[in-house]
Amino acid sequence: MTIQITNTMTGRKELFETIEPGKVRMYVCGPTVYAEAHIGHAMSAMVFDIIRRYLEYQGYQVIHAQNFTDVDDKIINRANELGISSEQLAEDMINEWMAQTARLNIKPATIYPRATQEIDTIIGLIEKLIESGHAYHVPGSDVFYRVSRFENYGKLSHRNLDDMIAGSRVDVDEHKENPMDFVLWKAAKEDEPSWDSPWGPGRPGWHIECSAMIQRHLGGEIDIHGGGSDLIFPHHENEITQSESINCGHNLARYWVHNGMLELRGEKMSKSEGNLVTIRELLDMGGGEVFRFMVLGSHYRSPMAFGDDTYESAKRGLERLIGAVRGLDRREVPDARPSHELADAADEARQRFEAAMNDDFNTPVALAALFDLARSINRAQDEGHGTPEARWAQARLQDLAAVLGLKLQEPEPESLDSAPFIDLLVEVRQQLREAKQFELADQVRDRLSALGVVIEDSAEGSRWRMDR
RNA sequence: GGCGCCGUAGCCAAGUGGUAAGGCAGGAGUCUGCAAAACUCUGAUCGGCGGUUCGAAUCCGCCCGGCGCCUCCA
Repeated sequence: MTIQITNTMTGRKELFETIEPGKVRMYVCGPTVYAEAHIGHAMSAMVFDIIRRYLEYQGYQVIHAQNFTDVDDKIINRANELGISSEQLAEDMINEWMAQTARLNIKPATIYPRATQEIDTIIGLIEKLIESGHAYHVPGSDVFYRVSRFENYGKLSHRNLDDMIAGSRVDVDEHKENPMDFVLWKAAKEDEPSWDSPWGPGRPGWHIECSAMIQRHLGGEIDIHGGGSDLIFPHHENEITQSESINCGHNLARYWVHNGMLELRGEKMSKSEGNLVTIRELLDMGGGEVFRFMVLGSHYRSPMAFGDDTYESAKRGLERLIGAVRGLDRREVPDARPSHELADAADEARQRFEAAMNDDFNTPVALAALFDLARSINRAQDEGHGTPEARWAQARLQDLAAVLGLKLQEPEPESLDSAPFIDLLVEVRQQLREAKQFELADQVRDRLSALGVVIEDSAEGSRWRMDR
């Protein structure tokens, strides 16, 4: 069990070794809750859900923290627009996020810290930073981090201060000693939510909350710190700077893991640009698992394109996997491994699956192993091989898919109100077929098909399913 | 201007030195009353030009094209 992970810090794949044996402490940056989340957020959460599931599959105990940034300018502005408090807006958005991620089969994080619940820790951190000369308070203004005091500033994003200053900059706060200095504590304006602090009423800057949450909930150094690649700079860079300034030589995190951006029409999906598909829209079209399949289909570090064509293609691919385990009843699965070539195929698939996942979570290759196993199962069934072997292999396929968070289940027909009526129509059609009334039988099938009900005839009779 | 990523069959997408996984679509066939599903067969020399090497999609250089970050951002 040797897992390799690409570490943004070094830019290369590294052997994964946890600080504490068998235990992984993972912190993943969650959304700023000011508006409905889009599928780019879903993708990021899903990527780390998959990583977590695989680590757990490999026997690690994973402590997974995912934060909510629940106070910032955008939340305040949006709440004002809506005429509700920023607390209320954040609460609503968080509830929605929890419900939606659940429907996306994303395992709940172990802890969900929020910026507003870390104020004491945050203030404590800032005090330390000021004491040690890493930060300064400008009276009547904000508290800033003094970037020049951290000699390795830019080590994560691989850039240096001089290059960045050379870049075009706008709106530099004139209170700053250095344009790259960033806010730790933001003084409150009128009517803004605020907390008392040694520097007057205000609220935390964006980056400090993560440093505080990690320190308080996970300890000084964590194993994995994750998030979207757009967070590398400045957010994660600044987190490192703050935390390591007072971390007594410890690194903030061992492995920095970043997922690629989701693209729509060739451009990064983002709230501010307005080119987005919301998670709600995705779920409304029944695309939760299809989307997960799409995420699995490209490497987590690469950008992923979302579009009608890629969606349809993924949907068909997913249906193929679902088809391979169709009709599986776990109660019919033999306990013992059958001695049959299908069992060999299942073993081989598992080995390839693990090798792929060990290699920086190469999900496209892991999926390929599942597809090959699906083919073996289908072939064996076509050749009429005994069900015990097939059941056993199907169960193995379903188990591996589950490691990726794929359920591979069709919607329960019984849960449909219309199920009894569809059953009746299928039964009648069967009688028509037996009476060689094919024209009528086909008509029934066509009409049902138009309603999204797919009928498949076989030697054992007809079965139907909803076309998702 | 700086940093980084990417360009592989019609589409999506793995693959970092030894002659290209997988999926979708397409074509032919098997099965079927027909259809669907499934199965079998079927396709690329890897953006371009040079270089290193016995050998490169994989390493180096240049060029072309696309994207991300450098401001809030998963």
